[in-house]
Amino acid sequence: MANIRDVAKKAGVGIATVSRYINSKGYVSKSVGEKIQLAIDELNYTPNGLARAIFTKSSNMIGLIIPSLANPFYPELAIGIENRAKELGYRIILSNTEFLKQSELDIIDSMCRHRVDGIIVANASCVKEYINCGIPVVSLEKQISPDIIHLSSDYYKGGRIVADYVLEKKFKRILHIKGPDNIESAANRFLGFKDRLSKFNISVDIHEGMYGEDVEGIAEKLKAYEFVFVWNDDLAISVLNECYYGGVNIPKDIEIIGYDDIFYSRKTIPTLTTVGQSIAAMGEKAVDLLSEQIQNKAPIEKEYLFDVKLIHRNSTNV
Amino acid sequence: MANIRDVAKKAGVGIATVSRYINSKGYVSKSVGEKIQLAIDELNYTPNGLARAIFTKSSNMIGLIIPSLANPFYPELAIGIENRAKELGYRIILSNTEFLKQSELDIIDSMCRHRVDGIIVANASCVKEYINCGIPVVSLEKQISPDIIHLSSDYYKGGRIVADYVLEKKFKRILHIKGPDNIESAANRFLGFKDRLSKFNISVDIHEGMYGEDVEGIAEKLKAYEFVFVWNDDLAISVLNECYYGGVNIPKDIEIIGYDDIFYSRKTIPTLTTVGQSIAAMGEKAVDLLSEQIQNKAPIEKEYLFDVKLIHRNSTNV
DNA sequence: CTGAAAGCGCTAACAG
DNA sequence: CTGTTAGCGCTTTCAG
Repeated sequence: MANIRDVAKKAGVGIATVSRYINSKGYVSKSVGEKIQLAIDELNYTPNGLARAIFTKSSNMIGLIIPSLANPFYPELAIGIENRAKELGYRIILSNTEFLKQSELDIIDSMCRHRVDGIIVANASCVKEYINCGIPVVSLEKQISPDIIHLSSDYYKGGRIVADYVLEKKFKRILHIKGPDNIESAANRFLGFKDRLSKFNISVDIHEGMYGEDVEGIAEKLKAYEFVFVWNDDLAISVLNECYYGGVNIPKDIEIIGYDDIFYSRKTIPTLTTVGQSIAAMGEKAVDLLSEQIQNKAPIEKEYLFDVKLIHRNSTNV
Repeated sequence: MANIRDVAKKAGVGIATVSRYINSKGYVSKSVGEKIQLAIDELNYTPNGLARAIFTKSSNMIGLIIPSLANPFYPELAIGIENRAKELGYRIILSNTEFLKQSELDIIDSMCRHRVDGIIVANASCVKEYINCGIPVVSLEKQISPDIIHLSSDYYKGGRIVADYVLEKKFKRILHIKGPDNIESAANRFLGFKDRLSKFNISVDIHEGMYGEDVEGIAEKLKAYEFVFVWNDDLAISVLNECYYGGVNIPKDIEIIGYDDIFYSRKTIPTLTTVGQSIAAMGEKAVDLLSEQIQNKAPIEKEYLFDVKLIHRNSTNV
């Protein structure tokens, strides 16, 4: 692969001139410019961004760390992030941790080595590694430290508005299918839900340990309830399916509300009532904030809570 | 950020020794090693992978170009790719083209500049840019050139086995909801379907121009048919929903078959009969083949057709 | 306007 | 075993 020296030689000019020409920096006379372009074309030359990065100390790459690609929430987030990043001239390095801490550690290390300009992490489980890595970090869904910018949907409020709905409908037999304890965002949505209901002395049963695909038997259990709040849409969609085949009619027998407003929650049968905010918008904002940090225009505000609302669809009776 | 020279100075050793220590290459005495490690820790030193890459001519990054993240097929593909890449020590740079050729052009250019070791592209629309970029490429879903390794599911056969099912059930009023013409893989699945049915003088109506979300009105149209083959699962899932709310019962009024076997096709109501193969396995194989090329163990075989099968679920009556 | 030269952080001969 | 040295490909003063 040709380098800048080859181009310079072929064009019969100095290496610095080629550099100036490529980067449209400083003056290069028209005639010299043409000669250089010719040489570039003939040699099929592409500037080496790594060499450039090593000098400018800017790789134009953003690391994106997410726990999983299997829950569509994260691809949707990635859409917002990637699009905005592209607009700002950044490239995305994507890695998923599979919710494994060791994996996250490795990824952080690798990204630091690759000298990404900044990192966006969703549902982080590491802490000090982000604090000490020496590059700007924006955290989604979880507050890592007071110094690290953090955006998330208002989980607590999200839980609360579901509770409000429950109160309005005067449900008594209520179940919450709970997310993993170590996921802060999951815990918070439950907290908001429970706190609110407690105020009115309404108790909630909890179904634990069912986070992913395996929803077998849940239909049977649901027969005892009027309402179920599932910690995320991805799981709620599985529950919907299980109910259908388990002879539980939604929303007649039991109403169900999810959380996230992922794309498919609009396409389920029945369509899924859920707590949502614009996932993509959050991703975009994350990139903006990261970009500001990278340029040392560090925003003073470190906490960004995105408002949520209950999106009524057909898994509840309005 | 500290560099290797800082470490060497602090440890009171030579720069090469540090390099050897970091990369566990060549001999470094235990005592010297300890001193170096100490310096590394104190300085919070991370080796600069870019500088390393520029020398070794290997960035350990693989570019992944997909048309979209919105169709879950691609995230599922990315899962397989990312996991295998991680095992082999590669990092993924992900970009989606939004099906825009110009976007794809920009991405290729950017990835070349970043000196990725290789590119995996799904549903490519560029051709010569891949041929001329001078780095290994593996193409998914589309044959770019005879020289570029190409993996895809056997679309033609996929279409054929759907046709076989239609023949078996003796359907007469048949609709195909067709993908975009410029997507080869979409065209092929239809071709296999149509060719087979033609042999038995069975004709197929085609619904064109409905590729994405907007399925409004399709339920009404479907009332005239016994069977519909939808070009991919993502769209089929929308159709399912539209039928439900449009008063068309599946599979009683009309049977429906999709293509891809994405994750959610197992969770729809009814669950979706579809043509599938292991998406993740295809992604993994792509990485393996790319990796071999990167190491100049270029595989002789350039074409990899993945077998498909009809996965019977409840959107058809077995 | 243009080019020579120094240096970014790292690796790998090659002598000691 | 270890350090010196010469690059890798690029950018950027700084004289011409």
